[in-house]
Amino acid sequence: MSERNTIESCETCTRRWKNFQHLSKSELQLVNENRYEATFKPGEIIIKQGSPASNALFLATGMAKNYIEGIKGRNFIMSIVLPGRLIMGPGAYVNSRYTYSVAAITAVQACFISFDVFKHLVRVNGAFAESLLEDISAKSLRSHIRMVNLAHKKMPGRLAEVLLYFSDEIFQSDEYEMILSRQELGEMTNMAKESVVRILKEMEESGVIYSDSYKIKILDKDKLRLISENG
Amino acid sequence: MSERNTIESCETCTRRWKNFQHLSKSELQLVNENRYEATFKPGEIIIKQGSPASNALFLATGMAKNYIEGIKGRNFIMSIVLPGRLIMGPGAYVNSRYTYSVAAITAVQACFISFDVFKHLVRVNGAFAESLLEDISAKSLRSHIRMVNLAHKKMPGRLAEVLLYFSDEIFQSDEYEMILSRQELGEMTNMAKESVVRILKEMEESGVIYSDSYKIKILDKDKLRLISENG
DNA sequence: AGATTCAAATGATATATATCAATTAAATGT
DNA sequence: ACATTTAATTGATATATATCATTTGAATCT
Repeated sequence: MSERNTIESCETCTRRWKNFQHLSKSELQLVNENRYEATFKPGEIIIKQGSPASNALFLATGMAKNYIEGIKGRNFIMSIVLPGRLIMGPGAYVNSRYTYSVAAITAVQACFISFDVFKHLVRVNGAFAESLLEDISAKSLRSHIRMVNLAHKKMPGRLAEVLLYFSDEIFQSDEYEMILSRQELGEMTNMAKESVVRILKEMEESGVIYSDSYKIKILDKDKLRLISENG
Repeated sequence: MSERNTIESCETCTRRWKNFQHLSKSELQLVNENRYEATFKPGEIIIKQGSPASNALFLATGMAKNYIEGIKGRNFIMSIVLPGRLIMGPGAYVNSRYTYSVAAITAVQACFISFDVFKHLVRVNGAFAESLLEDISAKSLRSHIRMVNLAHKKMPGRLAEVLLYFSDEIFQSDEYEMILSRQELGEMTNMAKESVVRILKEMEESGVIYSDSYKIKILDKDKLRLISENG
């Protein structure tokens, strides 16, 4: 975890959070002045659930997984974190504890920005407050959808949903590198890793996807959508 | 669904949302002027998932269930709505659609307040914006917890969790009226109604609770907590 | 290159839980 | 008060899914 800042400033950053557009020059400067940078190797924990929450997180480069440490050492992966996306758990406005963990999947360059700055900006800049509410609302909506998927779908539907998530929201491609292990895919879909293997195999045998340990190729997206929607 | 206003005004309402404390007299007046009242009988739908979302909802009296209409006609009950709690789905800031339904459990007197007023207040009143973020964050935290419970706990743990939710958050009592049917308890815990019956019976036989169709009495709360925590 | 570790894959089995069918009990209408 | 509908309960069975044990394969270390 290096300390050297390699990003010039928020003003010139091309991967900054899009909602910073609502800030004035001096407000953006304030953000930049309260910004801390660090790099992480694959597997390293960037945010640890339960620890005191004081900073929002942005990735400048790389990918991370956002997961809840649940019961009996089991994890539940909520989402994949990409550059430019805000990571600020509900803890910021509730109990000042991180309510989930974030771990690097690839090499990650991260920016931390103090909650205090965020909270200040919410109070003085209405457009910024609104844009933060929009961001949080979108995440909340996603989490509602995930909850129902989890509750109402059987394994093939849940796995299909996650394969589509990678295709549509993470890689914007029907062919992508599977950055999660079978174990982790299970932690995202609430199934045992062996079941992940078996259902991927079934999908491959029925011609819906190609898959090996490192790659997924969606061959019949309509059918995959059907599997996801029908549960 | 009557049109007559039976609540004088937000200024004098004793059951109003606590975050209205951050509003000035004139802002509160604005809220009151954009307030619409209606009453509902048990079972009636107050908010319908998918319909255009234009109002936040508050109950003045009564109880309601907040549920997502999921796959193949199955519902997932997210929470019980009480007077004084804000109901404003993520749709308000995302796609202007209600993302869940709300139905009256008992007779309900409801107030609707236009989203536009809320959004206006967020922009002009920083303290109000912050308090809204606090409210939404608390709900988001709860939904994270529910997600993990759902994913990691077996049936007894899930059911115990809901019995504790009623005791701790809805009735503040270890003895309460069971306002949900067995079917609905199943929709809240993601289990079949028959399984609800069976596990309630097991809990009764092991002396953890007393239960009949209308009443729950928690006899051994520590044990119930243990069941909930151990999944 | 061989040894070691770790993930993926496969098969056999156990378990949790849903579904189906039937019965009882309670609520509601006439 | 009786008939009708609806919910709760119970038991038997089917199914989805996890767990366990083992093998295969790939990556990493020395």
